Amino acid sequence: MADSHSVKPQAKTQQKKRAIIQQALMCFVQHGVEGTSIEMLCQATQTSVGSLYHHFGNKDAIAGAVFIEGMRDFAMLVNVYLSKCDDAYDGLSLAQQEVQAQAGIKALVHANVDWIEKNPEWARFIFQHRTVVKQGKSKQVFNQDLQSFYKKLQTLVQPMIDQGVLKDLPMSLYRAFIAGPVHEYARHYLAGRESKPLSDLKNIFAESAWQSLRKE
Amino acid sequence: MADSHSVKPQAKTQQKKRAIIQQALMCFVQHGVEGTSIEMLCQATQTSVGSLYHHFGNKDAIAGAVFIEGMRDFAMLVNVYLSKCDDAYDGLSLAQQEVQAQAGIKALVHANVDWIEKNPEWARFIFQHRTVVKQGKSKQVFNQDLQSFYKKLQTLVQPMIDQGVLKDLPMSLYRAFIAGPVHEYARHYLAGRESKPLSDLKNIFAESAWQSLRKE
DNA sequence: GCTATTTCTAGAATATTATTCTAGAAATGG
DNA sequence: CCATTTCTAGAATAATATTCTAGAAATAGC
Repeated sequence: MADSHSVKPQAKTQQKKRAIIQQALMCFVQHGVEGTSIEMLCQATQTSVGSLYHHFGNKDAIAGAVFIEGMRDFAMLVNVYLSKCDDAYDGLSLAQQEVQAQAGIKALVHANVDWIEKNPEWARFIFQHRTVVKQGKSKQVFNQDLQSFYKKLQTLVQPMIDQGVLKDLPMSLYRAFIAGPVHEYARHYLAGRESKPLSDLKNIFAESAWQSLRKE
Repeated sequence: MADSHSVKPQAKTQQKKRAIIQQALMCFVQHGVEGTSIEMLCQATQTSVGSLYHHFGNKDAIAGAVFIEGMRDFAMLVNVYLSKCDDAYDGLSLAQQEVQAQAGIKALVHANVDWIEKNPEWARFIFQHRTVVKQGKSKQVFNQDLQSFYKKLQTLVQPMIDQGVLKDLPMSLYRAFIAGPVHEYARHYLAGRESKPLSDLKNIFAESAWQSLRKE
């Protein structure tokens, strides 16, 4: 019987799962989740039906894993960008605080733009399949991730709100103004309906977000 | 043989198709497109497999029809809102031009908010299934609709750009700033992850869009 | 290093679901 | 009123997801 403390997810297995997720991503982006059959996945990943089901349980769970993996990767980049500009905030002059608030907001926009440019397939997948995560396990993981993101955003932004440098809005609106325009454009860009690269517009997006969120 | 000029889509049939689309929408929103089987659709719409396939061809086409129908409905509301504020533009003072530009931009934001509030299921479906339209016929219809929307937006906005009242940006960016934040928030709101109604935030979104697009 | 146990692979068997097909009913047009 | 087209119905088929059984590889305890 399964004993709780005998779990040791061997590196090789994790490796294999990663590889599967990568290949699955490509299939899903190209044919859609519904459009890629298990057989296709077996061929693309060089594994048997049995293995696939052993590791993931069912097709939706594969899609869920792809989604989560992508979101995790994105979250890492966000953290990198933020860590570059979360210097000490106390004891700054108001002008200095504003400079730093601006840097923070713009860093978030840049993180979005840069990640999408660097990971177009993943971005495409995430934009198109936000619902694959509606079920069971991956949903929980996702919601947890989301919560922790909001908390992080809150701790970054709250002192700036308290100091009157940023508008007092719920975090969900911060998210909307930071990511909304970028994502809306990116969806069309990634679908080939826009030719101007996202990165060319980075500063326009960043400036707009800043203007929407700064106190006045 | 199919003769080209003998087509007369009887009112009753159209009626039936409409009803099917409505019911299908509900199923799709509740279980996802992949999660609703043809049998489910037959039960929900009180039709046989044969009829369904006769009218639509396959499952994706049903989803496509739902999508298009929703977009059309939305487009109609946009037109209503715009027609309320497209008075004569020539021969106005700069101040008056600005007032009118502002009214136009904000009307577009309001149209988005109001339509989503009034049609939550359809909005949910459209946000979650933008890809169902990747195929054949419905894709063409969609792209045509999109083109015509951009053209309309352009003719509205171009004179205002020429007069230096609005920023000189590609239409896709206008779209991004007008709809991006609203949609980003709406997705979460419709998924039950946000409780504050969209309509409470209408003016915040409208003001932000205006600030992002006005000349200075 | 050897055996017991667990984890993983493989592919055949099964179940589920989408699609096609055939026949006949209703509607339409002349 | 007949001919033709459009529509309905549900059984037959095809495609696909999932389960199952058996054995191979890895791991752990000794």
